[in-house]
Amino acid sequence: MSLTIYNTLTRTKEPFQTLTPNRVKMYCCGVTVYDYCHLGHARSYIVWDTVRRYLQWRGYAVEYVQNFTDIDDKILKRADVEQSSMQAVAEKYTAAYFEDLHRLNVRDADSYPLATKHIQEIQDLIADLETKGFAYAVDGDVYFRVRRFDEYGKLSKRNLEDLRAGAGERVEAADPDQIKKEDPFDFALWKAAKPGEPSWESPWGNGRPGWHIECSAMIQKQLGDTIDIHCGGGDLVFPHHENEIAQSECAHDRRPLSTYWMHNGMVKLSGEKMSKSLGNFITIRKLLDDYRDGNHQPIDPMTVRLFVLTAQYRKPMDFSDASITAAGQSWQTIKDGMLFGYEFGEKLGWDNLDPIRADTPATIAEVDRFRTAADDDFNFAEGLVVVFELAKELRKVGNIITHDSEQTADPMLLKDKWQTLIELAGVLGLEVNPDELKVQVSGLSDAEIESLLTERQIARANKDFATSDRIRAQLTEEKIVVIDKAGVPSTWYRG
RNA sequence: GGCGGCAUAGCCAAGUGGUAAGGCAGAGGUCUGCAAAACCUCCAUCCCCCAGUUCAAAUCUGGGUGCCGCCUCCA
Repeated sequence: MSLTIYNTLTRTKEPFQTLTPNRVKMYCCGVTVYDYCHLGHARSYIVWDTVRRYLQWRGYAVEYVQNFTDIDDKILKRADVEQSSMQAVAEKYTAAYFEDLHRLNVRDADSYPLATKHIQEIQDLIADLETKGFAYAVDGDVYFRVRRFDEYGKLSKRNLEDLRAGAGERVEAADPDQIKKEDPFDFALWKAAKPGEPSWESPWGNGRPGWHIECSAMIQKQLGDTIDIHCGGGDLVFPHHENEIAQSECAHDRRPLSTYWMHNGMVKLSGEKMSKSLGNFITIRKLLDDYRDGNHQPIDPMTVRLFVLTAQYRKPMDFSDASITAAGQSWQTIKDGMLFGYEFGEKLGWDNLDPIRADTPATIAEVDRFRTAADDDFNFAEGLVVVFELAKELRKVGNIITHDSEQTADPMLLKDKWQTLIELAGVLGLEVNPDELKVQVSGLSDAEIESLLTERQIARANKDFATSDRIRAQLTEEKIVVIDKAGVPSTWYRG
C-alpha cells in the first residue's frame, strides 16, 4: 500500500514519490498579515499541519516552509487606519496568527520567510527573468510577459484565449496600469514606489515587489528550484499559483516548481465562501473566546480541529451552529476515550500510563485501517472512523467502571487500544491534557458533596422528593452527576 | 460569458463496478421515586433527475437540473 495524493496539476490521484527518498520539501502559502485569521484560514493551516504530521508519522522527514506576506496594499491601508506603520501592522497580526493557530494545535513550520527579508532574492529573480526575456520594465514597473510562457494556465486549466473571452471589458476597467502592459494578463513583478509608501532601491527605480514573485523567490531560497508539495487554499490556484509556476519555471529552464500541487476547499458561511471581502467571516479568536454553540457551550479548540478534519480537505464545507455543535459532541466522545487511560489505568492495574503504543496484533490492525484510509489522499474523515470506534469502546468500559459494575475486558488489551487511540488521534493533532481530570470543576469538596448526598438520601428515604430534587439540582449546578440505584447508595462523579 | 468542482438519511460525512462506513441528532428499552448519565436495540430497499453500458452501477458513459469556487485581493 502506498500513499496517493490528488494533484491539482493533473486533476488525478497519483502515487506519492519524493524527489529524495524519505524526504519531503513542502511549501504552504501563508497569510497576508493585515487582520486576524478567520475560520477559513484555520481550516487551511489545520489541514496542511495534519498532512505534515501524517507524512512524518509515515516516516518522511518533512521540511515545511510557510511564508508571511508583509508587503501589501491591504497592510498599508490598515496601517493608515490604525495610525501605524506597515511593519507594526505586520508584526501585530503575525503575532496574532501564532496565538490563534497555536491554540488550534497547529505546529510551527520549520521556517517562516518574510517578503521584506527577501528583497534581494526577489530582485535577482526578476532580473533573471528580464534577462531571459520573460519580463519587461515600464516606467519603474516590471511585468511578467505571459505570452512567452506557452504552458501558462496549466495549473488552473485555462488558456489565455479563455481568459480574454471570459474577462471581457472587466480587465481593462480594473487596473489603471493596464495600458502599460503588453498583454492584459501580464502581471506585476515589481511596482514603482508611490509617494509615502515603503520602497526599496532596485535596478528599475524605487519600488516594492508584486505579490506572486515573493513566493517564487522564497521557495527558491529556502527549498530549491523544485519541491515536492506546494499547498494552499483553492482560491489561490488562479492567478497566484499559476503565476508562481510561470515565474519559477521560466527562470529555471522549465524545471517544475513543484511535483504535487494541493489545494484545500473553502469554508462557507450560509452557503457562501467565508472571506474578508464579503464580510461573512468569523475569526478564530472570536470563535474560541466568544462563540457559544447550540448547547450554550464555548468552543473547544480541538472541536475546531475535529470539525475541519471531518470533511475531505478538498471539498467545500459549511460552518453553522449545528455543524460546530455536532463537532463539539463528537469531540467529547473522543476526549472521553483519550482520557480513559489517565482516569482508569491505575484501577485496571496498568504498570504505567505511558501512551506510547507497542506493536501487538490488535494495535497493528487498527493502525493499518487508519493508514489505509489516510493513504488515500489524506482521507482523514475515514481514518476518524477508527478513532471513534476506539474512543467509544473505551468510554463504554470507563462508564461501566464508574457505575461500579463488573468490568470484564482484558486490561492489557484496553491499554493497547488506549495507546492506539492516543497515537492515531495525535497524528490528527487531537490531544487531551490529563490534568483536565484533576481540575476541580466544582467548588465543592468531596466531603461537602458526600454530606449533601447523605442529606438527600434521608429525604429520599422519607419520600421527600422535593428536597431530594432540590439537592440534586444544586449538585447539577456544580457539575456533579448523581446516579441513583435501588438498594445501594447513590454514586456521583464530576462531569 | 469563460474555466473548474460538487450533488449519498433530519444534519455532517465515507464509499469510485458486486449489492449503502462512521459521527451528531432522533425513537424504543434497561436503570431510577422521577430524572440525569451510561448501556442495549432501531434509524437510507437506496445514493439529484432521465437515458445508456454491464450478469451486476451511488460508483462507468451521454444529456439535464441545482449548488459552489475561480476569472479582482483572498486560506
